[in-house]
Amino acid sequence: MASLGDLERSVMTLLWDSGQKLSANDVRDELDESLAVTTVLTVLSRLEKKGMVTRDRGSRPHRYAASALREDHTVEMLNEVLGNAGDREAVLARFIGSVSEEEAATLRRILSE
Amino acid sequence: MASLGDLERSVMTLLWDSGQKLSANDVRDELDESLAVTTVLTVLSRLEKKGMVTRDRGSRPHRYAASALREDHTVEMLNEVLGNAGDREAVLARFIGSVSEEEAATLRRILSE
DNA sequence: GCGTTTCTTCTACATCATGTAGAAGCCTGC
DNA sequence: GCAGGCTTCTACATGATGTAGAAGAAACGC
Repeated sequence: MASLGDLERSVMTLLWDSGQKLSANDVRDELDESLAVTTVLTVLSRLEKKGMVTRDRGSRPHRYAASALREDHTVEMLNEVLGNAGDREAVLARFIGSVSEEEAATLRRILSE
Repeated sequence: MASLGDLERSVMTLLWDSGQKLSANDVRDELDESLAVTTVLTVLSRLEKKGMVTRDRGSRPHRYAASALREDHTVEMLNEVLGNAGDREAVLARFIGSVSEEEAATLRRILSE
C-alpha cells in the first residue's frame, strides 16, 4: 500500500526530519533546486492521496506535513512484510539472529518492561 | 530489490510451501488452471533473473525451485524496510509494542538463548 | 528418420506507478 | 482590474508486472 518511489521517499524524509509544515517551494529548495515546483506539487498530491501527508489549504502557499510519525510508518511496513511471511514466529526468530548484540540488548530491555 | 508482484508472490509461495522442484505446468495447475503456461514461464524466468528461483535445465520440463528459504527472504525484506527507517532502535521499540503477548514471550525466549 | 507432441524462448501489448513538467486557470494584494 | 504567484490539469516517458501468441527446439513413438 504505502510503498514509496525515490522522490516520494525523499520528500517524506524531509517532512519527517523537519517536523514542520512546508510549502512546495520549501520542499523544492531543500531537496533539489533543479526540480520544477510542479513536480514537487504532483508528488505531494500523490502523497496526500496515499494518506502520507496532510495539506493545509488554508494558508496561501498550501503547506504540507507528514501525517504520521516516521516510526509508525516503518512499523506499518514491517507488519506488511510480516503479513506475507508465512510463519511469523520463524521469521522473527531468524530476524533476531541477524541483529547486532547491541540491538539484541535493546530488545531485551524493551521486552522486560 | 526483491519486491514481488501478486502473481510472482503466488508462485513463490507455492514453491516455498511445496519445497519441491516444480515444472511450469505443475505451477499452473496448482495456481490457476486458466493461466497460460507461457505466462507462468515468463514469471518463472523473471523470478530466476531476480535470483528468487533456480532452474533445473537438465530435466525436460525444466523444473524450478525457490532458491532461498521463505524466512530468509522475509528477513531480507525486513532489513530493507529498516534500512529506510531513520532511527532503527526507535522503530524496533515501537514494533515490539505492536506485538502480541505470545510473540513477545517468544522473542524473550529467543533473546535469552 | 520423421512427424507429432511438448516445451521453451521471443516478442508484444496493456496497465499501473512514478518522475517529470508545461499550460492553463485561479486568487490576492495592490 | 491586473500582475505575479499558486494550484490544478493534462501529458509523456520509463520501468515493473500480468498476460499470452507465435515461432523455434527437443524429445518420443514408430
